[in-house]
Order: sequence, then structure tokens, then C-alpha cells
Amino acid sequence: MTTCDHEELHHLAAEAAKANMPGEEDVGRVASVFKAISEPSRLKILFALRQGEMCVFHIVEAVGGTQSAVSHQLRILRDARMIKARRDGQNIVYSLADEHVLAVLELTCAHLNCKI
Amino acid sequence: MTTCDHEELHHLAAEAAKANMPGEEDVGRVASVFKAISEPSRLKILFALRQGEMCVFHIVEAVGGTQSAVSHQLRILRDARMIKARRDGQNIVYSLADEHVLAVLELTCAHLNCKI
DNA sequence: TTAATATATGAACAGTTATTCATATATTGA
DNA sequence: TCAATATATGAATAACTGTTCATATATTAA
Repeated sequence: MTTCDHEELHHLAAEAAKANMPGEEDVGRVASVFKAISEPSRLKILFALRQGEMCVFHIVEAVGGTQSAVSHQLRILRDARMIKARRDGQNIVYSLADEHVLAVLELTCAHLNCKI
Repeated sequence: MTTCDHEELHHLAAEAAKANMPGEEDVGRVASVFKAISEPSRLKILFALRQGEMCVFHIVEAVGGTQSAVSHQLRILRDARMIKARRDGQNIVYSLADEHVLAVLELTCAHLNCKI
């Protein structure tokens, strides 16, 4: 690969792509959002929280796995601002961070023709 | 953790969550779609292809990295049906698989308030 | 204060993944 | 057919990620 004598059309697209490419930082931010919802165990937690807020005990009940594993995943989802937590006595009650989270999930599934 | 004497409300949510939890297979399918677009290098390729179809040479030019690395990522995006390819002489020309891909990207960015 | 419950977390390990390097395949022009 | 160009790919390595195990923290009830 040294040069590419391809049609001028594609070259212009490449120029435009380079010019309009978001910075590393922005790309990373978008990627990290998708990454947060790209793991089955985390996705299950989000699906579970569609029903409303729940404490860890019940999340574990709903999604399976160990308390520790779920707790670690909750931390990741929380860091990604997809869920929020509040303490209620001995329990920590989790819920979806805002309506955008669910919207992204459902819109994506609809667009990609996933029956969820 | 043995029992959870939490409010009945949360318990009902847990029951509903378990009942409405999609099967392992469906969750995995959704997760794999998100995974395909959760890596910065792949995300850049998709952003580049917003401008229109491009051959590998120009994609490399637009997103950076080596030809080999880009080619590997193109394979992954193609396997995930997010991009499609056609041969044009010596070149392979790639483009977004359909309008849904772009829609998901843009909707997500809009919802998450990412200026992309 | 002590015991029990609920949740979080650090370290270690296993599995996964992105990149690199070398090389292979395919197309074109001479 | 041969050389050059464009792209793909297998293997190896390094980095990352999810789970487990043991343990720590925080709250409540006794």
C-alpha cells in the first residue's frame, strides 16, 4: 500500500471524514457508554431496573450471579452514570439514572430489530 | 445476605424483573451489537463512513492506525452487520450497512448529550 | 456494644480482545 | 506471466475485563 488511485469521490469522503472526525476524547466518551451496556450481566441489570428501583438483594435475585459480581457491575454502571443509588436503611436502592438510558436501549433494540 | 425484609414494592419489582427478563440468547445478541460499537477504533470507522463509502486506504487515512489493524476491525464490524463491503477493482469499498446504524449512533449521542 | 444483615471492594485468576508482524490472496497493468 | 498494488488473515503478544474469594464497611436490632 503506497498510494491509492481511487475515484476522486472517495478521496473527498476521506478528507471530509478526517475533518469531521470527533476528537479522541469525545470518541472515547461515546465508546465508554456503549461499553457499559455491551456486557450481558450489565445489560440484564438495566433490563431489571426497567421495572423500577430495586435494592441489591433483589437485583441479584432478578439477574442471577453472586452478590459480589453484581456489586462490581453496579459500580461500573454507576461510574458510567447509567444508574443511580440512594441508601435506604441497610439497603442501597438502585434505579436507572434518567429516561435517556431506557430510551437508548429501546431505540437501539427497535432499530436493530431486536425483540426485547 | 440471607433474606431481605425490604419494602414490598421492591420485591414486586424484582418478581416482575425476573418474569420479564429476556433469555440469555437475546441478551447476548443485544450485548454483542453494543460491543461492536463500543471500541474507539471501530467507532471512528463508523464516524468516518458517515461521509459515504470509502476504500480501506482512505479509511486508514481518516481514522489512523495501521492497515492491518483497520482491516481486522473492519472484519468485526462486518461480522456484526454494521458495515457492508463491495469490491471495486483492486479496492474493497465499505459503507454503513443501513440507515439504522447511523440512527443509533446519532440518537445515542443526542440522548447522552455528546456533541458529535 | 455486639451480632446480624446488606453492600462494597481489593487482589488474583481466567478469559477475551486489540494490535502488530509476517505473510497470503486477489486484482491490475505491463 | 510477472511485478505492483490493495486488502485480508493467522499467530503471538500485551492489555483489558469479568468473576471469585476473602474481607471490609455501614446500618440496624437486641
